[in-house]
Amino acid sequence: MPELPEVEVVRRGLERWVAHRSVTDAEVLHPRAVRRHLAGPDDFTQRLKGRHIGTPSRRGKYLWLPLEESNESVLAHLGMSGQLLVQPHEAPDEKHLRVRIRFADALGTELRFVDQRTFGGLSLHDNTPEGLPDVIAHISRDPLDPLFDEDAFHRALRRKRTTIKRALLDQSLISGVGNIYADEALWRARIHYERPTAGFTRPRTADLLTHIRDVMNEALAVGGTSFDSLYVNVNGESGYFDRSLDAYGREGLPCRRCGTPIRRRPWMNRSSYFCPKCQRAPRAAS
DNA sequence: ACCACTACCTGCATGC
DNA sequence: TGCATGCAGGTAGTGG
Repeated sequence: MPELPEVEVVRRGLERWVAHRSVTDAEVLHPRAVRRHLAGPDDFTQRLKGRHIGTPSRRGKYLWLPLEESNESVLAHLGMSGQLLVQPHEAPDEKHLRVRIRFADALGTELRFVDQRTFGGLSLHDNTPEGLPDVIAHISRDPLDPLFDEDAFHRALRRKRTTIKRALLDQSLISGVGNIYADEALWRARIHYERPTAGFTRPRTADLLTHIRDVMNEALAVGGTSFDSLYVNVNGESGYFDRSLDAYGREGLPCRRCGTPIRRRPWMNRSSYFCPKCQRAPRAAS
């Protein structure tokens, strides 16, 4: 379940192992993995040949490899189970290998996109004047971006007629937050996931953002969260933050603050984990 | 215009 | 043992 910290770990790996290499060949083993590339798999591979990779960038859960000497990028989204791996040529193909990219140098490694559930994918796009792939122009800056507009985020919360967890997962309001870090930040801020955003005060918004940034930075420091081993860095290694989770996946276990058993509630075809004592449900709307 | 819900996909755990 | 069901969940598109 790659969210911002996990994607950033991958971005850093690509910066170290893939940046400034030139592509000799790309191979699409499953067309669904490039479905966002509307011109099709053949166009994707043809246009990648001979191109030079720049410094990888990221916004929220999206990352992209700029192609030097042009205004295009290879956009990547890991979906729920996507992996970008730097592997030796001789490593056997992974069961769910979807795309392979080979390079011109003698380093002996290739870039592989592996994705069990194929919710993620790669695609090639023109950049906006800001250097962002055009198809993700609607994605908001993320809370670790120095240019994240905290005031605009607060005003958006006040304007919306929705609840806080929905808002946190709305990538056009704030990006990079998924189900795990939403539950973790709400637990830290002692806010129930169904609290309406319209009543948020400026201090409450600021406090929640501080907790979001804290939990993400702590996860980043230990290589991200690997809840079910599907998430790995470019070298195939798992992170350790799952050991530090306070709410997510802890149904029935004591809240680390007050000892009350953590509850799980079905929510939007997934789950919300929360402490029923620390995170009081809002009064039902009349 | 805004908000909420669902399809998409596969592997694993669980229940009968 | 084998089959069915539920669950994991980010995003874009649809329906209200």
